[in-house]
Formats: sequence, structure tokens, C-alpha cells
Amino acid sequence: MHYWLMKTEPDVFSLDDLKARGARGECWNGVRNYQARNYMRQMQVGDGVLCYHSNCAPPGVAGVMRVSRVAYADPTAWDAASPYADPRSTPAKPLWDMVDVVWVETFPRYVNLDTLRGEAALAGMQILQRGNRLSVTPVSDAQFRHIRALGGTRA
DNA sequence: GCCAACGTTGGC
DNA sequence: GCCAACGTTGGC
Repeated sequence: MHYWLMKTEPDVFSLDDLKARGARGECWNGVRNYQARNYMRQMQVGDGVLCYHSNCAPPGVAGVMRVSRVAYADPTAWDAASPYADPRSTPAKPLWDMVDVVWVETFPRYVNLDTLRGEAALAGMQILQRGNRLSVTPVSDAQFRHIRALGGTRA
């Protein structure tokens, strides 16, 4: 069991949107960065994923998701009408992958970025490093538990 | 909307 | 394989 953090812009797709999908969950398409893709390829069904809301006020962790399907080809790459289209990727030779996730919990207390930065225990998180842009990053067991506690989730 | 930081591209 | 130019991310 490993833990991760994935960013999403809530105006485009929020944790509430994922909750509304219920047990079907949703595919996490549109990742177009090799390092982020490679992290997704390491994910296993059941892994915990922090849902980080970016490009909003305030940015922060809204809750937790769970991986429900391991990485598979992202078909939006060969959909010319998609904003994520990449003609280098084809059904025969997919370049980009996605995983499926389901909603697990929305934190009683939204954990905003200022709070994350104020926690010495979280100083090593990739998301907090200067200039970080990666949309999928690994999170340690301790960091995951710490953020859940900040979010007010009962054990 | 600004802009710093970063990844990617492509000319050489 | 270098590196300048470019596009994107994302906090502010």
C-alpha cells in the first residue's frame, strides 16, 4: 500500500465531482508529464491518494481518494477534439496512461496550503518544494496520516 | 493578470 | 548533446 497526492483544478474537476460519481469513480485522464505518468504506473488498487485542489483560492488538500484501477492507456490522447490530444499517442502505441479513482472522504476541515507549509513534519513533501509543478507525487505513510489528522478525519 | 520556475522542443 | 526559446503551471 502506497500513498500519493494528485492535483486537480476544482473548477474543472473537484473532489465533490468525484464523490458524485459514487462507486463508479472516474478516470484520471489528461496527465501529460512523464514523471507523473511513471508515478501513476506504480500505483496499485487500494492506494490512498490525497486530492489537492490547485489554481483556486485557497489551494489545499480537500480529502482522500482511492485507486480503483491500475494504469491503462488514456484515450483522450488520440481524441483530436480533446484538450489533452497528443498525436504521438495511438491506440496501437499509447504514450499516456491514466488510473481510475473513487472518492473516499472529504475532510471536515479543508487543509489549505498555508497550513501544510506550517507543519514541520511535512517539510519534505514534493508539493511544498520551490517551483514544484508535478501533478502526481508520492507521499509517505507518515505524511498521509498527518494530513488526514489535520483534515479532521477520525481514525 | 503577473511572473517565476520548470519541462519540452528543436536547431545546430 | 547543448541550450535558447517556448509553453505551461500554479501561487499570488
